[in-house]
Amino acid sequence: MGIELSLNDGDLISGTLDVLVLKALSWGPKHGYGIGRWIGESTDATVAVEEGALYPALHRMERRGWLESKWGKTELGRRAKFYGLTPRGHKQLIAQTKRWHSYSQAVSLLLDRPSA
Amino acid sequence: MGIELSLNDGDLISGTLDVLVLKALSWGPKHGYGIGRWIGESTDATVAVEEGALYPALHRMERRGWLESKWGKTELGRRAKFYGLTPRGHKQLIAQTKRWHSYSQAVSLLLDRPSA
DNA sequence: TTCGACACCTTGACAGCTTAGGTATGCATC
DNA sequence: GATGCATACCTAAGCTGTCAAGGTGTCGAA
Repeated sequence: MGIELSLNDGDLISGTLDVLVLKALSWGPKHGYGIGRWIGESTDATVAVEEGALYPALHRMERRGWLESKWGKTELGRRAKFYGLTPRGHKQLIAQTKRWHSYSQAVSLLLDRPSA
Repeated sequence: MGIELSLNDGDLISGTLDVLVLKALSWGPKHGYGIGRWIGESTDATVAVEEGALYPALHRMERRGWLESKWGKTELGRRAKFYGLTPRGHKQLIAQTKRWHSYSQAVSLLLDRPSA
């Protein structure tokens, strides 16, 4: 009765969250909760971001100087922390996007080969 | 003088190794060392598999019943452990390939949106 | 007043990768 | 015959990132 341990639908592929967050902010600041929603909606829930992954990621990226934050108010009048891209964050977005494309293309090509 | 911590070129994206190994074996058994070589060559070194990641992955996958192994000899006459896909491994290959495609497509679409 | 959505957060456990070692064999070269 | 390199296997420590599961507080609607 082995437990089937593998990647569940919706689960993140580790390491892809950062670039998604950076992209989310490339149109201007967003608050954390909204970033999570945005990623889920923009991928039709193919990518689901747990809050336990999201908030540490935001703090991490701020610590690295990719993001900066300030408290503000949402459209609904609620208190929220807004994150924006720093210049270094923008550079990261470029670099990680490039990296993602070459990596994912390489993997996809490989997986698309007819096997047998 | 901050250390630039991010994904280096060649580094694996965590969680993508399994499906690559499964694919490598979809044409028939290979030995561990050869699997690593094959992935590197097939992706023009875009994906580099460290041995410290590869061997634990093989053991893990065998433990899960996706692979089975037996000792044999390479073309060069060397002793090596050959891994082959089990039926469950084949099912995993199908499932994880599908998962990869939907995930990577979703991420790529998102990243391809013009930002600003 | 109770519930759900919004919005933030942390902690513990765990998986998987990197780095850095290690063993052993066979072949070629000095 | 020693030395080095490629082949071929392996492990351990340390780190990072994710998940699961909890928590706080506010607001509006029922």
